[in-house]
Amino acid sequence: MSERPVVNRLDRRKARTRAALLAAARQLLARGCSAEASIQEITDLADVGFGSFYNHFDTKAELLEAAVVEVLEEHGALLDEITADYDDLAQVFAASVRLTVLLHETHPQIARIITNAAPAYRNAPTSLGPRALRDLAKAQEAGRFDIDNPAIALACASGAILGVLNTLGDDPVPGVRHAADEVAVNLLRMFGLSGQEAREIVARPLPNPAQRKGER
Amino acid sequence: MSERPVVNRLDRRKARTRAALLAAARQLLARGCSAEASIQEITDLADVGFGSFYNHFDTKAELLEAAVVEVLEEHGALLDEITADYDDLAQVFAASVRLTVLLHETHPQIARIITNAAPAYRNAPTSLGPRALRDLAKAQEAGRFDIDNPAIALACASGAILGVLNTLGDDPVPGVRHAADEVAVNLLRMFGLSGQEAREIVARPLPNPAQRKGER
DNA sequence: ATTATCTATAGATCTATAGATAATGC
DNA sequence: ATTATCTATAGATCTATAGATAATGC
Repeated sequence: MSERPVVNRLDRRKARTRAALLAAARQLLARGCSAEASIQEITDLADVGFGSFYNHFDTKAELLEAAVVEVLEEHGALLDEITADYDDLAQVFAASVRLTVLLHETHPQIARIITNAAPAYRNAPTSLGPRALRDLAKAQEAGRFDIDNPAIALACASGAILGVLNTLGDDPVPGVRHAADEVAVNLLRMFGLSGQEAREIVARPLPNPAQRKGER
Repeated sequence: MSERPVVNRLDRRKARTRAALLAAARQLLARGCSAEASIQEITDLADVGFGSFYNHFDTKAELLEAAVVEVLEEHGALLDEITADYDDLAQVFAASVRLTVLLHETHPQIARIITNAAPAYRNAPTSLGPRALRDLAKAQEAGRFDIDNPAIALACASGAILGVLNTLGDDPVPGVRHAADEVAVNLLRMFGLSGQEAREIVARPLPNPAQRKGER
């Protein structure tokens, strides 16, 4: 089989339409009215002909799930990238927690999508969960965290983060930095670290999350 | 104004119809398909004439919210009742956490409603949140818990519980007792107790939650 | 006589598709 | 010639209401 040029102008046009639909889905997911919106409203928002929808997705649910998966994948990749250099597993975890809560300030749309939609798509095939589970299990094996069942630990940690993003609400609020640090300290203590050590780890500087890649 | 007999047979019939609608809404909420169901399907499930719906609720969303509020209120009242006699605030908290996770086993429908619907109705006027906030603030003031911001603490704790109920899934699983205890230990540690003390508190016996009142 | 429930239906969506149009490939 | 997009519409819902029926109050 000869290696054809896989991407031509037609493919790019198709990709643009698909991206426009996904961007519209993100807007609706962030607003929390994704379930009520009709396909007509979605294509209007995407500035795309109504029928084009069916060139890319069979149902509205399929589009919405794809958008959520995309968001979660992006965030997971970002966390992996940022924490790749840390060798303290507790610091990897603390940074991930802080960066995720900080989404409320740095990437409000993503934060709203995560709070509005992530629970409903908890069984969607995204690797954010497996990534976090892997990190927790590693910290457990290394004796860094006092964890009984990693799956329960993951559920507690992810739930706490979601809960805090929920509480922060849809509008900008002051003190998000502090809230993010507080959650991280709480979760480190939950996993057996002393308050003193937890605060020390959380006091370490973070890279600037505004430099997230692939942002438009 | 003379005190008329407020409840006659007509009122009771009306109440039965309303209760049937709310019970149907609970079923749909527990199944997680509440948003997709039509009013026709709801009234069929409730074994009630289609038009009767509008005698009680203006919109589907109104019915669903009423059902969720009812469930959360019931559970909050149960927790208050069971923990009324405890004088250790940490024990009050631990018992509340354990009983809520145990819903998965003792009251599966309520557990499913809480995991499926509670996030979406987080701004609904229910007093479960305020109750928990009150208890956390009390424990903070008494110096029993090491809490910075009670609102953040509540978000972490409630989120962790929801996360674990999510993880347990929709089917019966063994080891729910153990999971409930583990979450409680985790949250007590999160609020500054030592692992040893946390385990001791969680080892204390619970009343039988199967004796929940108002069960049909 | 009053009130709630039930049945039937008009009108308003909303989805999925067919066929026309426009853009690109070769 | 091929492929994707767009427009228009048929058919399938779904909601809200009007009017008939049944139950209860007095």
